[in-house]
Amino acid sequence: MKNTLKKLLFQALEDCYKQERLNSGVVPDDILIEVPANSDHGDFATNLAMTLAKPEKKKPRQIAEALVEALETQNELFSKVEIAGPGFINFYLTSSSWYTILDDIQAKGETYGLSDIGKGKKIQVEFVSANPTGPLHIGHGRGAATGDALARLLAACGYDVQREYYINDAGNQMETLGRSIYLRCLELEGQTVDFPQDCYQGDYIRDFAREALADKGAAFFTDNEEEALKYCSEVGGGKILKGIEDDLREFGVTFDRWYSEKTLYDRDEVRKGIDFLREKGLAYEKEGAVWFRTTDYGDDKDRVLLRGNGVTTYFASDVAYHKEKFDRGFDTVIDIWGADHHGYIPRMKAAVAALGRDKEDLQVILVQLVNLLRGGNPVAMSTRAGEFVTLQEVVQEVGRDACRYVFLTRHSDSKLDFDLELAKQQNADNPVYYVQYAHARICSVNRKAQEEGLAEPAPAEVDSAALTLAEELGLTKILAQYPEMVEGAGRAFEPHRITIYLQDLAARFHAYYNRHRIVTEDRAVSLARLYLVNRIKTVIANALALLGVSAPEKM
RNA sequence: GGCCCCGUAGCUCAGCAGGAUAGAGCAACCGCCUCCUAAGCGGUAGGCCUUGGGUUCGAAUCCCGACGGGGCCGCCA
Repeated sequence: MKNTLKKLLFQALEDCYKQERLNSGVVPDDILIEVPANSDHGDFATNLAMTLAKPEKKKPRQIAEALVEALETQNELFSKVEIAGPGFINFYLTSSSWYTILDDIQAKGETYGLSDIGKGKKIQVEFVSANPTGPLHIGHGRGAATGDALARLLAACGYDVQREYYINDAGNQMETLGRSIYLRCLELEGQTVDFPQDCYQGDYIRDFAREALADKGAAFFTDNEEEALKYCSEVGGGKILKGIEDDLREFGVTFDRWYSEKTLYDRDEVRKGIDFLREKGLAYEKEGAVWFRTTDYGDDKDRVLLRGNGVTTYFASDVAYHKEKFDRGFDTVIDIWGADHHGYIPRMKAAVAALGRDKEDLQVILVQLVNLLRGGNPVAMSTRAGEFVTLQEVVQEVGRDACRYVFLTRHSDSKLDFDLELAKQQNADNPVYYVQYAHARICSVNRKAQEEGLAEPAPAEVDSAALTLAEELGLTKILAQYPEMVEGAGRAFEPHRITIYLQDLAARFHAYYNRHRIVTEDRAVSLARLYLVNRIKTVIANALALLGVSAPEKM
């Protein structure tokens, strides 16, 4: 709808220049068309005349008049076009032109809202990527929901999306994990063990120790420390990773690829990455370590790649990893990180620039902390002490849909309060049920209609003139906005916009439903309303699908 | 000290790549089920968009500076 308006305006502008009603000859790259906040100002408005005021050296209203005169004769789309305020041009569309949207939705069905703004570009979303040293907690859940919804959103926008989980299975945290399990084994065997603070404290470590003892027997652990440590590290890490994968699957999140950091070392990619930087003169030695001159690319200080003790840093493998990502042909790489890693962005962008890419080819999305509450009171959480609420527990308690939805109600860059009691409530206070309920209600209306002998009508059976209510037109306008909303959310990498939209759509539907009957005595009205209401159903279902949330037929 | 995020109704937050009279939910108060699902709806009330400048026809939105809150600054991951 906006695009047709733009075309008409460009045409009108050209005509004005031809007729010399305007003479600056300035043609903007784009024309802003917006939906006015106040419906008295029409369905759409443009500020075109105001932006031309300066080059044209005329009053905005004067320019607007010229434009409108060039335009008005052309189309019966409009019921009215007027100039208002400082020089806005307001467009009022006829109801019947709005209602054509319903046929569009009906024809497209599940594909309504898809676009090709991504032009098939290869884009990777890397998310969660938690170390396999313990179960996922609630904070990872937010990253998972955000990354998953973003991947779905980008796919809907016509990108070729790949979702990836990076497994940090190479650093010394894996050794720490092994030692933690090993020590618990000894403890279970009755030895007195001084369990260090920097070991993993959680109960799950004891569980693994028990399993390990059962599998290998006590002697294996008491006789050969080195072998036992290796075993604990590898087997423990493997089990934890398996658990993470299971938890994520249960949460509705899957990956195209699980990428092991260790394989980068196995293929010597980390060393090659350092050499690459050396060859480009971007790495140097100082105080026994090898540094990457990230300050050349705007970082505050240079960063160590290879430590004095000969061990590479996490950053070094990250450079190699990102090099490898781009080598795989991605046009854009998105990393989703916890906000506490934000200080890492400049050096990572520096690495991307050093690889010869545009810094913008790497997009980092930060996900802020989640405050877990129960009935308004904070739930104590400390990873260090091993006391944390796992994602699995939360999903089991509140349900997958509610959990995902809550995570996606806020911009990822603002902190989120997650109240378990609230997320469990099955009423209007809980936005996910509010929206799902709208969908279920429509399904229920369909069942009722069927009982009355009314099948869901085909487009030809519908006379949109039977839709005479302001609510019906309002709802249709919101449905018409859906594709633009999806595009905007995709462009901004902001999946939370979908939940905001859904909230609005559901609210309008509930209000409509409450005031008016869909299935009435009047057959024409009933069919038209059924038709409208089922388009709402389609859009709700499509939007929920982008969030990975189900659209139930019954509740 | 340097950097990042946040500051909008009592509370939690939207505000769509600058627009006309700033929105929603919760909490508060008052109402609505012989009727397609009350997991719902209607109404009342609630604001100096932290603050001072700047950019412009026009700023909650963009820029600079204060103030307040949070976070990050390792040869850890």
